[in-house]
Amino acid sequence: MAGERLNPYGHDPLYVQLAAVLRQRIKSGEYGHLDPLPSEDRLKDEFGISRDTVRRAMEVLRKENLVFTVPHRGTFVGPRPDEPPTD
Amino acid sequence: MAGERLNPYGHDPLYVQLAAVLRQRIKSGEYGHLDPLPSEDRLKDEFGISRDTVRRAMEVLRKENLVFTVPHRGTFVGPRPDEPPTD
DNA sequence: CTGTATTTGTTCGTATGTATT
DNA sequence: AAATACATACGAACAAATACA
Repeated sequence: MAGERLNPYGHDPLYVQLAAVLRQRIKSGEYGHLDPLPSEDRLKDEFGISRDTVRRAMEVLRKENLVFTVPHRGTFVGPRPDEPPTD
Repeated sequence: MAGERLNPYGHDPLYVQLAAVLRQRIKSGEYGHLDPLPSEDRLKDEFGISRDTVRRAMEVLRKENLVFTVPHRGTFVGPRPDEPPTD
């Protein structure tokens, strides 16, 4: 399903709620390892919140090493892979 | 004329102002039916704004059916023409 | 067929201002 | 004051389709 909604009157801030939804989707396998998460714009539309709030949620997940972000590419499921040797 | 300027301190957001300028150019006939609008890059240079802002303005005009956009071709004056039959 | 240029599409990074709680 | 939230705006990078020489 894709119909979760956030509760603007809820106990937790929206970005915490969104992080929880995304965390659950990752744990459940709905978003698989190295899959890209929906873009910030898509999530903002899906949940009817601002991009700013989406970014805060992403930040939470990044700090948990559940996702990593590649600039201009997207945010992906999993810990950030090791860099290949430069040489 | 082609020298309109947007007012960064104005009451309306820049993308609303730009949409108004382009709307006027269409209504006046400066941009004729099925003419391509200047590209996003040209408009961004002409008005000294970001492409992001240009795209927001385009979105406004698209919603008004004043223009339609063909990916990788441009944005054209008028409502989107009917598709020819696929067959 | 092979590049090159043009143009829109997509995505994240960042900053500022305002309002609300 | 601090945290949360939204809107606006600019920047940067690259993808992909199209057109043309």
